Amino acid sequence: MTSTFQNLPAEKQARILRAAGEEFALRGFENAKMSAIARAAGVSVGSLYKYFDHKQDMYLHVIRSSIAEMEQLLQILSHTDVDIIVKTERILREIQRSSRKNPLLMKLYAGTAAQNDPALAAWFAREIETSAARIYRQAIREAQQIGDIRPDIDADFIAFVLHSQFMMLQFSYACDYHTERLKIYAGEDIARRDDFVVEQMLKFLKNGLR
Amino acid sequence: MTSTFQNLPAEKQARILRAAGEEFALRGFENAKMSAIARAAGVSVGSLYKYFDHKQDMYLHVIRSSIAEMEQLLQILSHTDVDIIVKTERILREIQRSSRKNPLLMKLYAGTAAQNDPALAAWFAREIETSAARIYRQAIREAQQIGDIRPDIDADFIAFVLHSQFMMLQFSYACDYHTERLKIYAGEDIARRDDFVVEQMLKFLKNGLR
Amino acid sequence: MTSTFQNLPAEKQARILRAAGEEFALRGFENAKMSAIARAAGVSVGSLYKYFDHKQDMYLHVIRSSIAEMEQLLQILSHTDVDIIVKTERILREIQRSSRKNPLLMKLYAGTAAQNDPALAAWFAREIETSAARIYRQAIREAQQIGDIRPDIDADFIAFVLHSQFMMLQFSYACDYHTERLKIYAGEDIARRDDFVVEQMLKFLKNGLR
Amino acid sequence: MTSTFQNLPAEKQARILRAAGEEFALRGFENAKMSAIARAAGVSVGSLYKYFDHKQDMYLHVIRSSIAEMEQLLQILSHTDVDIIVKTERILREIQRSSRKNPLLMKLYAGTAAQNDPALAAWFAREIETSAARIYRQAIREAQQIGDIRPDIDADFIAFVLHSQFMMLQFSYACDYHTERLKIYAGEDIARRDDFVVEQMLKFLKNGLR
DNA sequence: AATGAATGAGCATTCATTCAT
DNA sequence: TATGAATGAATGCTCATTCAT
Repeated sequence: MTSTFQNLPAEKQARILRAAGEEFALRGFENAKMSAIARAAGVSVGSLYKYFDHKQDMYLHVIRSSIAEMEQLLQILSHTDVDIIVKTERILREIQRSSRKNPLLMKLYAGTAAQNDPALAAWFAREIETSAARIYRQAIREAQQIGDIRPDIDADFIAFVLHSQFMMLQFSYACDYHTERLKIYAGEDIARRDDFVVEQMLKFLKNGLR
Repeated sequence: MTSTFQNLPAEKQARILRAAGEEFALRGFENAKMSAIARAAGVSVGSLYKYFDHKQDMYLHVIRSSIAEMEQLLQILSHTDVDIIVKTERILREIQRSSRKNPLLMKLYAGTAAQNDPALAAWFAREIETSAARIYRQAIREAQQIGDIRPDIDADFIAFVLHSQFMMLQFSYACDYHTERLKIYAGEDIARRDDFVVEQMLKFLKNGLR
Repeated sequence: MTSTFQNLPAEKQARILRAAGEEFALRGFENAKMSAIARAAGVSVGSLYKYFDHKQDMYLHVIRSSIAEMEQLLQILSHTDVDIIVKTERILREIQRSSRKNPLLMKLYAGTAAQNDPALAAWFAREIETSAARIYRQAIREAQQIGDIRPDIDADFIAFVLHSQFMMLQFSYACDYHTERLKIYAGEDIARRDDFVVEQMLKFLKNGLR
Repeated sequence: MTSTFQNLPAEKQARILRAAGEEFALRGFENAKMSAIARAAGVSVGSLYKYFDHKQDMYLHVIRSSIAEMEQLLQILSHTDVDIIVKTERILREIQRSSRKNPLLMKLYAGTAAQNDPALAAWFAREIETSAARIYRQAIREAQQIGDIRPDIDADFIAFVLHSQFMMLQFSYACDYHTERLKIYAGEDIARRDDFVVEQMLKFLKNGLR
């Protein structure tokens, strides 16, 4: 990203990143076309290259700018004095709401996680996961301290497990393959049984954690 | 896939599918080059097009031929008279072994699940998940009947949860992004702490299920 | 063409030349596929290359074998003691009949005449036109001698004019572009007004010749 | 054709259409190479695809842009107060002049008329012939009204006959096959006997029409 | 002689990136 | 700074021709 981009009016920056995010989410990195992004953003291709060094650079910044949005979920975990199970339920319900409201974000995340270039993948992972991991860990440790989670499991690892489960659920509500997969496991009408999903998930996680 | 391909000596068929699988796994569908596959398989591009209608047709059959291999894991679940927890442990250890031995398979799976075309993604999901879903469900129902898993959770949904968890673990051992992610959550040396991973995972799942 | 082909049973030779003729007529030389010809003829591609040196060699022989058929029309001109106008009418009616019965022959002819390679085009022209030219000339000379055609026009050139006119009519009944062209000039229903065409053509030619 | 092409300086548009026209005329549609056209026109392949959707689209517009040039001949027919025979002579002489000056145009026309795709051929015919047909018809009707052409022949059909004859003559001066064919009928030196051709043609047509 | 699998040069088309205006 | 036309390398796919069986 260049300083030229940073000097742009915030609205224009947002417009460009949104257009790029949609294109990348919908078509995947390889199939995304710079010209399509330019058109959708209402700027010229030439300008895009004034703002970003190349396609990948743009992708990087789309991801970076999406991270805040992806981390919205974490706010729920940050609240103190709330039972971990209650937090879990809130997260589950928020996943159902937000994955449907903005599936593109999850598609973008899924596409990024499927990235094949090792160095790049590592960069993405650090960029995206570090903060989330810290918050998950923190929340679990606190829950352990007040006895809501049994002390004999490793907070760090269980944070990984918990986040994995949430991630898969998010994908299941937003990404084509995973949506179909969920239907195969839990029935064609699973998308209309949100309470059931929350209830079952909670039952499982509650015991797993306690 | 054409009959010409089916009439090929098994060794040659395998050679071609392996070369294609590697290329697709390593570079992803878009970046995979037919010419590279041909070279790696020791055949001409023209031949590849005698065997498969087009690149995507080839991908389809690489996936199809990989499914059997992916489902190897399921054999563990099929054994009767084995405690579900024991099965789970065996699966965890097998995941660690096989994901490292053949990470390409998991990369292929991850890439396929990140597929962006809705219709194609659905086709893939049905092709890949249907059989696995059935076996997971069956194993859990049996465990419920003999009291190894509590009866008040939905077998179908819990099959989804269990498989999701295993899937994420497989990705964590085989795919760049997920490997990094696991390290962020559980420490740089997590790859050398297989027993720890199994133990923690078991603790969590055991309680979750019982 | 090889001796192998000549030693084939006449039926097989005919079958191959017919299949090739159809393919060449329907798709044109460039778009004709050797494999399609092989399939249609019920032989293998390998065999085709045992019979002919290459695609063009095959085309050459398809044309050569079609010439006899194309020259069927000339028999009408060869009859002695028949008025040139009567001959003309017979030819016109035969054009209408044969162009519809076997439009492929005319398509082949049209495609050949559109040939762009100078040397090849010259070869084709000599091969196809020489005999016809002789017969046209001869018929016109005879008609001039008995006073059916006025003596002050050049027999050779008028033969060219006459044949040109017939050729265009043949194309008009058999080839897509020329069919449409005729309709544009003479109305959509011209194909159902054969007597009109003959009558008008005769009026014009009669005066032109006498 | 795209608006990008239309916005090009006229000189550049002409340069590209000329390069394309030459390539298509000389090699035929199938054998024409986009890269050769680009090179000849002094632009990149990429640009050609910015100007035209695909090869065939380019061909279409080459034809379309050639039509005006092809119709130059028709101006002769449009003059009023000129005897139809005089017009005919002028046309014959103009055919001799222009077919030699720009044989590519006629090659292009011949190649187009040999088109094998029915729908496309019909499109071409309408595009190319409609205007010419109208003018031929009009000229003949006028000549009939003032008694230069006898009234008992159908103006529309005779327009077709007349145009056919002119077309064949044009081909004979410009296209390999037809040039050879003319020589076979009228002698090797026919190309040097322009007056003879005009004279003979006129004799024939004069009587045919009157 | 017959087969049809194998070959690979060849070409249309795309799209990230550049650059003149 | 903004534009969008220009570039050309890159790649999927075809098909005439060859050749081992």
